[in-house]
Amino acid sequence: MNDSTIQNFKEILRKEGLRYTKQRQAVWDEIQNSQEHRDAEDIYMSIRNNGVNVSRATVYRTIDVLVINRMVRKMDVGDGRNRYEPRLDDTHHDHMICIETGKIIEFYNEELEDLQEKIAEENGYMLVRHIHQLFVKPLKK
Amino acid sequence: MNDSTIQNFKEILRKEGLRYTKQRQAVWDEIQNSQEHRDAEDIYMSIRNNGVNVSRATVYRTIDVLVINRMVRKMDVGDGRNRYEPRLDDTHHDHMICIETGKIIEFYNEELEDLQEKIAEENGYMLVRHIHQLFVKPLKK
DNA sequence: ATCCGAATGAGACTCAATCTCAAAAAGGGA
DNA sequence: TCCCTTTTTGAGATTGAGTCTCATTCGGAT
Repeated sequence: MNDSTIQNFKEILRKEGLRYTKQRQAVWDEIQNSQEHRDAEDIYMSIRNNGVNVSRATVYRTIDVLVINRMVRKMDVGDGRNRYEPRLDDTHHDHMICIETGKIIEFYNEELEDLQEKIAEENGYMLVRHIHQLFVKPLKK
Repeated sequence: MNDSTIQNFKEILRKEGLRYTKQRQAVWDEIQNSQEHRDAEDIYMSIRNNGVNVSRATVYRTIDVLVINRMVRKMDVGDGRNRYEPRLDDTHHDHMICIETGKIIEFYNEELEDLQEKIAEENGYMLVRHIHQLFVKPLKK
């Protein structure tokens, strides 16, 4: 909720030809202020609980804008509800999901990234984006 | 639709304490006879067009049994409809999806597989399964 | 301050997937 | 084969995430 991210957000809206509204700001604030991987309903409820009137439609619409502008990462955990997380520093990472606890661990591996580009190229394609989730369980001690 | 896979299928039903029915056989036949990545509705319609009366509920229920028993692989392409493919030979592979044509290309890379296990272990986890999809577009010539 | 096009929100709608439960079928025993 | 119990089936209802509608409200340029 610091000044520079607000300016950045306004900048993006301007670029997209969209108006700055308190609902849009509230959505961005809500996602930005939590480093967790949250679903739309959760974000929607939190905003309302903070006293800002907003509709689900607006939450979804705003998230779309944020995702397109790479301010938010959308991830499919495989349970039917997408999760969202801020990408303030824009460092790419993938996710590891513990099937016993539901915990989500972020990871990044350069070698893995390179390998994926190589595989795409070997098949005559250019890598645009990827979905990569490791479903894991704790190692027995 | 050869004898050995039918026997294998009956075996699995027995193991699960389930009865052998023509509807269940029809679902397995339908998936098995096509190497494509098909959605449930497509499988459902094909079975009906082949003259076997079956309901969507039964198709979904049977697919679940097949997935749990590793006879069918379930994949999330990100468009809201799961796709299914037979895993007759049980060779693992991941998928590359062309964002321009929708074409699905299968790939397998040993190095990639090893790397994933290594990453999980480095974090104190054991890899159970993974989702890995590369969204690509054709290289310009 | 006015004005007009953009944004909002309540609720309808979509669509894949799941659930319900009465009726039909499987399969074991005699 | 027929019976009988239990499982399975299917038509349609339901769920739930996400999208759409459109009358009303609001942003912001002039």
